[in-house]
Amino acid sequence: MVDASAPALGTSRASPLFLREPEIRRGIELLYFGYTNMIRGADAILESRGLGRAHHRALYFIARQPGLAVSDLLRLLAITKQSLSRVLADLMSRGLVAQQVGTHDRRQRLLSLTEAGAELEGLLFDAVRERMASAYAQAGQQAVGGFWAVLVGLIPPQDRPMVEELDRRSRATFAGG
Amino acid sequence: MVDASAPALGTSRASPLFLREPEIRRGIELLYFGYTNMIRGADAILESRGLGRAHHRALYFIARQPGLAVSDLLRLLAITKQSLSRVLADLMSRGLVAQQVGTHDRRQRLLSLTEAGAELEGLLFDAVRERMASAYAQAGQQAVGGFWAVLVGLIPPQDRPMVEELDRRSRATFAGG
DNA sequence: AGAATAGGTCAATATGGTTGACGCATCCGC
DNA sequence: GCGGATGCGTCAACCATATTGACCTATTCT
Repeated sequence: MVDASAPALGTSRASPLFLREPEIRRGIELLYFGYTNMIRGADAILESRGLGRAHHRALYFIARQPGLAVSDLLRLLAITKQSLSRVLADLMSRGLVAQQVGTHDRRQRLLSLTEAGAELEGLLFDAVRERMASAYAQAGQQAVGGFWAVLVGLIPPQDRPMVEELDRRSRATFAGG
Repeated sequence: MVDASAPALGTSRASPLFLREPEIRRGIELLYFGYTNMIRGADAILESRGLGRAHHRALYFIARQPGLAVSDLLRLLAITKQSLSRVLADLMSRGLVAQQVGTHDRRQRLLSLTEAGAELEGLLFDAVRERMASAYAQAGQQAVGGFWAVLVGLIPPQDRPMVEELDRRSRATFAGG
């Protein structure tokens, strides 16, 4: 049983203060509330279209990596293909997402947004961006670096290349294109 | 439609670099993956007990604010009472959570963990703490401050007192008790 | 040729959320 | 003290999103 007045389990007496239980709990709670409020930003738009958060996640990553294969999207979302297939079928039947047979590997189905899909994703992104930009601006540039650093540390090392790849592409786009 | 090569919508030419689209998208993605991986830490324990994440959230906040009323928990979780009642009924039937009639207001049901509930919450907390502490340690103390600052900025101002109250209590406990 | 891979689909099930409508006990203001 | 408001519980129907397991086709790799 955990006694809140005792040193946290697994931390030695020499642990820095910022690794003690109140600081850990604060991180857990802020991450929970921060994440929750970030995604709430797009809910009204989704609801007006009869879509859910699962559709949003798919739209987001397809927008982020146009031409990605279904298997890539499955790795990003970490769900089963049966679960994704329903979402993807919805999005395609509404003309928001298009498929194209892979060039190198004709078994692949490369996903991209249609014009209507890009428009919707833009609306959804704006809603989320508004909140994130406000949080960034309130906290300041240096805080943003710390925000990223802690979150990267939460991602299992083997998954980091996948996440960093998203970023690498967008920076190339914005710098060069 | 959103053109990734144009300045982001809603940002003026004078916006700081850290508010531009790639930086915003990086924040969205790291928050998504960071949150996801944090909560995954407890899933194995929950599954072995036949509980879900909703039970975990309830246990967490009851552990954090022993004696809180059902309405307080509803505000923290931001779900309907019908949804919470199923979870709470589960936890009480398993002897993990106990209710006590409110002292000042006898309509209230004040929630607390039983000994078994506290033991389970301790196990779950340890699983999550392990990941959070590792992320903190990798990023460093200064980064943790930035992490908190951005996340606080994501929480609507009217909800911040609720979140800060959680923290205030635990710091009092650790400092004085 | 045969195994492995990418993708799709059918079916059953679980979790956790919603709205809406009630009922009961208790508290508060007049 | 009465009446409305509040705190909590509950029944019912429904919805969104996830799961496991089985099986299929097309394509690629060895």
